[in-house]
Amino acid sequence: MKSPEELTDLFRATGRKVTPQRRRIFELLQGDGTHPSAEEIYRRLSAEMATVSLKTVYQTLGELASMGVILSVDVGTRSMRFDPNVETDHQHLLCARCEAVRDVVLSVEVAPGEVIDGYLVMRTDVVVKGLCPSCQAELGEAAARWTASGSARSAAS
Amino acid sequence: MKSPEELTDLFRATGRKVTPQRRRIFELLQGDGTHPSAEEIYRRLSAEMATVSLKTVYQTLGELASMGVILSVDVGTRSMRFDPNVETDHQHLLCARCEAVRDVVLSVEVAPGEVIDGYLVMRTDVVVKGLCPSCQAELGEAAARWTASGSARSAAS
DNA sequence: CAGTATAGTTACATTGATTGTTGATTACAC
DNA sequence: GTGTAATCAACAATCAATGTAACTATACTG
Ligand SMILES: [Mn+2]
Ligand SMILES: [Mn+2]
Ligand SMILES: [Zn+2]
Ligand SMILES: [Zn+2]
Repeated sequence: MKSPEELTDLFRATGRKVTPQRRRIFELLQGDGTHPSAEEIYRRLSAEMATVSLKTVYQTLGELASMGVILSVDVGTRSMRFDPNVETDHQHLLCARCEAVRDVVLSVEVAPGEVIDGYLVMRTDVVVKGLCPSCQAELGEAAARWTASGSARSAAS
Repeated sequence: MKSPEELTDLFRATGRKVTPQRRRIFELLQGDGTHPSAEEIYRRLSAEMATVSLKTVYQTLGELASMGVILSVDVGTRSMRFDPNVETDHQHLLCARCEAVRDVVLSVEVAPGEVIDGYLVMRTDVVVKGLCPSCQAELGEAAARWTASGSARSAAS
């Protein structure tokens, strides 16, 4: 992701103002690999700025996403997750238990521009659903059972 | 998917009743490769049975899904899509314009049971987003531009 | 065939993430 | 400094999906 300084310039250059809350959001996103939700950003931000509104967070994240500075990622949890990693083409690991999301680089066999089964491909998104290390540890014995039968019923994303 | 007859037996064997609306839902799903939403099933069904309620459709689809007879698939459109194809392990093509969903068989490089990056894998879902043949035809010239810039901004599923 | 448990219907209400609205207040940027 | 944006607060609205409740209808069993 661009640095907070670059973003400041970019925002001003495009007629947007850089407020303290926006600057803090830039900083919070910097190098964050946890794919936070809007609510999570809000939670972290309101720890420091008691008066921020959730609305402002949504607005700023939406703006960043529409500028291509961050990605909004849908991994099938009900809420969108935001991803500052726009440099590296990657896919996602999702923990089925705690909903932690982590980057993973996988070679995808379908590239944009290709035609497959008549479809002109734009992008391919892969979500690998499993149990993160800490959830495996917490479940111990039961982890294997979880992955086998567990809540692995629904398909896709 | 199991045949309507098999489903009838299965329902009765598990203490469920087989009503005309349920039987029709079984039949509508049979061999349907379009991955209809609950609303779509409801639309089709109410064309024949004026009094069906959406509630009943949701209920029956939910029951079928929890019995493993069909899959409920989340491809990132806001609504769940239902899939009678539980026999073949497969992935999905999604049209970014009309939201048509089609099966596609892709070899996935991450198998359940494997551990990748510390995650114990349960399942891998791939959604290939692109333009379906008819949308390409309708867009003509503009199709290529659509896939390039178009609404390809958000990631995953 | 009749009794009973199950399902369907209708009409709401609710959930949860997100977006929209309004109006008043604050403060960034030139 | 001035004007334009952004923020805030307090709501309302969305949309898919689920829940509730009361009543009716009917599928299955014996
Ligand atoms: Mn990522
Ligand atoms: Mn399918
Ligand atoms: Zn976890
Ligand atoms: Zn299409």
